[in-house]
Amino acid sequence: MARRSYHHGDLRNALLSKALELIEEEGPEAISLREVARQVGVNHRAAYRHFEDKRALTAAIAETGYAALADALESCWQQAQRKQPRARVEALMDRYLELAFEAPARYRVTFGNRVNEDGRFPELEAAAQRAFQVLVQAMGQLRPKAPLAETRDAVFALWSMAHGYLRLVWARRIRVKQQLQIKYFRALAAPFLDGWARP
Amino acid sequence: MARRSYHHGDLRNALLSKALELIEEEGPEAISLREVARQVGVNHRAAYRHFEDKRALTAAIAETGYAALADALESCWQQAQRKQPRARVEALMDRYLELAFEAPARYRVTFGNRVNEDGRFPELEAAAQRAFQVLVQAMGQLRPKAPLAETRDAVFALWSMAHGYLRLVWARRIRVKQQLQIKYFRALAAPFLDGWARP
DNA sequence: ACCTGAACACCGTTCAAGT
DNA sequence: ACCTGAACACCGTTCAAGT
Repeated sequence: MARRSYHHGDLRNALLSKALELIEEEGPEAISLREVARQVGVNHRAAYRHFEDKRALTAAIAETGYAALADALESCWQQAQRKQPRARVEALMDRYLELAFEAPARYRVTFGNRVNEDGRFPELEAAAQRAFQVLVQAMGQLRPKAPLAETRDAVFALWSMAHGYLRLVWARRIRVKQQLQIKYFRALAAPFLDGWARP
Repeated sequence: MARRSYHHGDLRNALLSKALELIEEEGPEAISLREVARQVGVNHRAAYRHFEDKRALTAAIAETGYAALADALESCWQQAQRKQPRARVEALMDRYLELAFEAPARYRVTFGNRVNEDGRFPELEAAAQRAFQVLVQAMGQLRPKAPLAETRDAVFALWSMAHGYLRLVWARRIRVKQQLQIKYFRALAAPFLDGWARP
C-alpha cells in the first residue's frame, strides 16, 4: 500500500516524469507505456486513465518540451535586456541550443512528426507560439524598420538553421567537439544575422 | 513455386523496395521486418539472410537515400553548367528539396538517428560525402576566393537551413502551401546567399 | 546454402471484472 | 471512479530443424 502514493492525483505527473527519464536514457523510440507504468509501480492499464493512448503520452512530453523552450527564451530575453540587439539574439540562440543539447531526446520528440504532423494535440500550439514570439521580437529589434512579414521570414530562416544544425550534429553529418557545438553555430549563423542587420 | 522468384538472388532487393513502399505509405516508424517479408511472400526469418537485424534494413534504406541525393545533385550540377554560380546553387537547393518532398519518409530515415548516431554502417559515408562535395563546389564557385574552411562552414549553414526547413514544415511549425514550399525556401535562404556572395 | 516454424519476451489496445 | 488481469494481434530475435 505504501508504494502507491500516486493514487492522490499525481499519477499523471509520475508517469510523465518517468517517461522523460526513460527517453533520455534509452532514446526517443524507446517510450513504452508498459515500461513506464511498470517503473512507476502501477498496472499498465492505469496509465490509460491519464493518457488516451501512447501518442497522448508522447504529446504530453512534447508539451513540456515546447513549454520549457518558451520559458527559457522568455527569461533569457528579459535577462539580456541591457545588451545590444545582436547580442540579445545570440543569447537566445545559445539558450535554445543549450536546452536542446541538455535533453536531446525530449527535443526530438517535441519536434517529431508523431505529435505535430496531423494537428491532433492543438494544446502544443500555445507554447510553440510563445517561443516563436520571442524570436520575432528579437529579430525585429535587430532591424526595426523591417515589415513584420519579413521579420517572420527571418525567424523561420534562423530557426530552420538552428533546428537543422541540431539534427545534423546528432546524425553525425556535422562533426564538432562537444565543447564547441554552441560556439560553432554562432559562426554559422553570423553571416545570416549580418545580412539581416544591414540589408 | 512460381511466386518464389526471389530465390535467384534478388530477395534482398525485393525486400528493400517493398520496405521503401511501406514507409512512404505508413510512415518511417512503420518499418517491420515481419510485414515486409510477409508482403514479399517469404518467411520473416528469410530476411535475416540479407539483413542482420532491423537496423541493417533501415541502414540499407538510408543508403539508397544518400545515394539518390548524391546522384541527383551531381547530375543537377552538370545540367546547370552554363548558369551563373548563384543560379547553380539555387538549382541544387531546389533539387534537394524536391527529392525530400517526393519521398519524405525515406529522407527522414536517411538522416535519422537510428542509422547515423553510432557510426555503425560506415557504408553510408561515401554517398553522403559525395552529396556534400557537390555543395562545396557550388558554394566555392559563388565566392572563389574563400578559404576552403569557410566554404565548408557556409555549406553546413545552408545545409542546416534546408534540413531544418524540411523538418519544421513536416512538423507543421512552418506552414506553407505545397505549391510554394520550394519557392519559399529560396526566399528564406536568399539573405544568407547574398551575404556569402558579397561578404 | 538457404529457408522454415515454433518459441520467447516484449509491445499497444480492448474487454470484462473487481473494489 | 479507479485500478486490475486476461486476451488479442502484433513485434524483433533466437534456436533447432528441415531440404
